[in-house]
Amino acid sequence: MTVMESRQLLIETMSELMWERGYADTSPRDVRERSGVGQGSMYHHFPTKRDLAVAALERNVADLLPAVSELDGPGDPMARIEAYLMRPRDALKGCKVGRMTQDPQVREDPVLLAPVARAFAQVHLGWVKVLRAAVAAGELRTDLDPERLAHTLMAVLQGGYVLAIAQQDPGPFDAARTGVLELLRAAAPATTDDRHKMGE
Amino acid sequence: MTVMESRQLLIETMSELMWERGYADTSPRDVRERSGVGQGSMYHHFPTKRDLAVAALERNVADLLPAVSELDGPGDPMARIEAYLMRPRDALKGCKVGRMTQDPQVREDPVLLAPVARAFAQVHLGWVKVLRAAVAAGELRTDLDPERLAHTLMAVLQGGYVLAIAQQDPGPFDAARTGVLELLRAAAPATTDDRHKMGE
DNA sequence: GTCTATAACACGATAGAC
DNA sequence: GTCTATCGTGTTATAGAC
Repeated sequence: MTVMESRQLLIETMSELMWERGYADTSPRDVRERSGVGQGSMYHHFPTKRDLAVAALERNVADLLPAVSELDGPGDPMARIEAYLMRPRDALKGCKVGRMTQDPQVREDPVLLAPVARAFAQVHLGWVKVLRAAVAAGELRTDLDPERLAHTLMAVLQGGYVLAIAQQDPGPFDAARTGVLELLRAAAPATTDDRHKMGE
Repeated sequence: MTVMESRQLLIETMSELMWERGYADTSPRDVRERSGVGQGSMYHHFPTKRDLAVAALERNVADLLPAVSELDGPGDPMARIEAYLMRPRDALKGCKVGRMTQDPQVREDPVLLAPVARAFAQVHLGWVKVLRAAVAAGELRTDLDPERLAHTLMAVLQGGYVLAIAQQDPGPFDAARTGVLELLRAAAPATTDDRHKMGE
């Protein structure tokens, strides 16, 4: 049963290792040992470590996107925002895509960095849509800029991982995202009772 | 003139390299070549790469703290918040302390991670103080939790670096911090004119 | 404290048989 | 496609003279 061919097995293994240890610190040897695929096979499918990394990275990016599309789904915008923000995440493992930005060998290689940039652009777009919807639904003040806020919310998650890893405790990650959610709620427009006197 | 002894020169060089390239990806050879210090001297002062890294890390942490003490300084709390948040930073270089959390060899070594954890705890404390002061000064709603918000604000900066590096553009970093500042301002308590009818 | 020489091992890949 | 063997280089030191 070669349902799981070497090629796919290599990509999956490299994806895991890149999440756990990054690119630079993952050796072809590590991939061979965890996957059980031999040297010859490995270099047959992927001539260089970098080629394998590109495939693995593409896969990690793809893993992220289904959740993002939920941001732009049906239902109350503020509820979607909360659902995405509070979605269960392993704070101590970090983001499999965001992690790549800290690896000098990725950061300095446009080919490796490109999928990361594209992924983040897509996530940003998802955030912008739901934040615009929230403004339109009267759940967020109209003087808040959705484009900017989208970056803020992405940064809270990405930075939350950094705090959690530093303390080896998921607490700061949860505090950071809960905090920004409170802030969003506190930044709701004045209620109808308040607005009537403004003529709105 | 041995004003700058080998030992100090090594620490300074290692500090720079750890900011630029992290720990794992910086070799003793790199340090020797940039500093001009010879092999013998290097291993005389620091028996292992890890020993040098500890000294360099301690130094990088120390570099960060003066700015933090400004958070807890004199003046209007909201002004201090803005000043710290908006302080000039090289978004594409990232945080010399936060960066370490993404290096597997640091993350898995309690001795190397400890200075990072301590630094973040101190920064958090600085944020908590100024946020409490802002609440006390009536600049922030009393139902916002300063402990949580402190994590949120730290995360915005740490995550902002990730976004900026991903896009190779400081824009997202600035958007993220400007966005959270807008959010803080939008989360000010109702004005006196609004409050009178609520009986507060 | 600093020098040069050397060592043991891992990394990233290549060669050529099957 | 997969196997084993090999290669050149870099890493992280250690040894021992000065």
